[in-house]
Order: sequence, then C-alpha cells, then structure tokens
Amino acid sequence: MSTEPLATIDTELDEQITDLLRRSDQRFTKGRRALVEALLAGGQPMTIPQVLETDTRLSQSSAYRNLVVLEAAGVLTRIVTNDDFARYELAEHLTHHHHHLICSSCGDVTDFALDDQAEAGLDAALHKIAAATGFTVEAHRLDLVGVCSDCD
Amino acid sequence: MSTEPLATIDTELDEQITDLLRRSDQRFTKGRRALVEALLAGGQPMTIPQVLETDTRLSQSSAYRNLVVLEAAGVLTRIVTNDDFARYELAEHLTHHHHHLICSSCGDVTDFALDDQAEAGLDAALHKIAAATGFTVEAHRLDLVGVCSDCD
DNA sequence: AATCGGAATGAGAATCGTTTCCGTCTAGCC
DNA sequence: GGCTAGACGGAAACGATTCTCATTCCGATT
Repeated sequence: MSTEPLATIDTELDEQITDLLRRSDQRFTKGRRALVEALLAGGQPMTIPQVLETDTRLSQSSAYRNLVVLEAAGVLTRIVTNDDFARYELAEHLTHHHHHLICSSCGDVTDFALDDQAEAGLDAALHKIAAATGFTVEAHRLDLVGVCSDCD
Repeated sequence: MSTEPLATIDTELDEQITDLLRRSDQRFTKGRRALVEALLAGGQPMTIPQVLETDTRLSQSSAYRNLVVLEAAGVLTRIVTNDDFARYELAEHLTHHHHHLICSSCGDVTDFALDDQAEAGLDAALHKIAAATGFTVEAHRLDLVGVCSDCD
C-alpha cells in the first residue's frame, strides 16, 4: 500500500516497532507502516479521518483494525477527549513523556512537556496517592483544557 | 418523577443548582433533581446505565437529555475514559477540586485530591506552559490510570 | 380554580463513529 | 511455482447517544 512515505521511520524506530508487534505475533505490514508514517507526519495526535485524508491509499476498515493492533502492541496510544473522534499518537516509550493541550473549541490536541522539576514533584505526589489507595499505577495523564491560539 | 430521594440535596446546593440552571433558562425539575440525587448517592462518577439502575423511575432518553442540560449549565461534569460509557459527577465548583483514579480493568472511576503543595506546584508549572503556548486555560485534568484494589 | 403557552417528558427511531464479517488477496515459506 | 495463515477492503452490523414528536407537566395570568 505504501510507495512514497510521508515521513521517514528511521531504522531504530522501525526495529522497535517491529519488535513490539512481533511480541503480539503481528507483522509490521505496509498498511501499518503507512499509518505510523501518517501519524509521524502529522506531528500531533490525529483522528482517523485525518489519518485517512493524509494517506488516501488507506482503507477505513483496515485503518481502524490496524490502529487497534498497534495500540494493543504498545506502539500507539489512543486518546479520547470530549470530541467525537478518538485520536492516536506514538506511544510515549517510543518518543518521550508528555501531556496534552486540548482545545475545547476546535478539539485539536497538541503535546507539551512539563519541566523536570515539576514532573518529579507530580510523580512524588502521585506515588503517595497510589500507596494510600492500593491502586497500582500504570500511567498518569495530565491535560490542559482551554482555547488554543488559533481559536482565540 | 421523584418520591423518595436516594440522597438529600441540602438547601444550599439546591439553590446553587437552581441558580445555575436559571442562567441557562432551565428549570430544576423533578427528573433533573432525581439525576443529581442518584449521582450524590453514588459518591463517584457514574455511567448512564448505573444512574438508570439506581433510580428505575428515570427514562433513558430523558436521562441523556438532562445530563447534557445539567452539564451545559455547569452543574455536572462529563468524564470520558476508554470505557464505553461516559460518566458524570457534580461539577468541581459545587464540590472541590480533585482528580480521578481510572481502573483500566473494570473502568471504575474514583476521586482523589492532591495535597495543597503539590497542587500549587502543578498549577505554577501549568501557568508557565499556558503563557508559553498562548493557550487560554479553562481547566486542568489529572488522571491516574491503573488497576484498582478490587481488580488486583 | 380554569385556561393557555411553553418547556419537559418518554418511547421509539435515527445518527454516526466504530467494529465486525466475509470473500479476496498477499507475503512468506517449502 | 503452489500452499497457507494472515492481512486487506468493502459493506453490513453494532451501540452509545441524539433526535422526533405526541403527550404531559408546570407556572403564570386572569
């Protein structure tokens, strides 16, 4: 399905993804590669319609199916907001820990990172909570909800 | 629709809600009161099926409609997770600022609060981000995703 | 207290993002 | 080159939510 990549997946990333998929007995096929390329090219969490528009060679049913596969393998993360559409982006361990700015007007989601000190302080506070509640923490999610500069 | 309240809405809360609704040209009807009572009785964010089960006098269509009305008026907050159902709880300004523990196994959502110092540190860091990105912040959301003690 | 007007209600139909089916096609292997 | 398990794509199915519309309720007015 893929002839001219929208973004290049460097060798290291390629191997990481291939490996993650293999652990779920899945292959890194052309269609799946095209999805990852589209998401890389987008540079921010994207909805399925956005992905399909980016690469018109992709079929809807395969896109939905493969996004589920890629998420289950830990390659992608699914982001749900109050928007009508789910969004996907590369999993944090393939990029870096970050959070989301969610525009309540247009629905757009962009990334941001906290400075190390604030992140460390947050982590410490959350560990205390986890210990106190008997909750086994897998991840934390921090979103800023507001109006982006485009909508303002 | 309401005869025996599952939880009591004290006078102050009643007036606050009535006032919020009035600002949206809406009334605090029996059905809406029953919804708020069910949510109060639940003590944690609840899905629509849970609400309907709690108070079987409620009809599904009215529940959905009124939850939207109550959210638009600022009485309730809608919480979306990866779960199939949206959840609702009393808005923060009617209770207190808090965050959510989301169980990735059963989908349950419970509340927790950060200690004042951690919350203040987080706030400061977020204000910096907002200033740097030109984002007008309406709220921040912090979720802990993991496995609750029941599912463990 | 009877009436009128507009909003709220409830049962069911419609919507639409997402998931699943199912027949066809591929890629990898001998 | 054939074989076979898995991937693909178009279309049908699904399900949480929203819409429709006839009916009922509420509350203001006389």
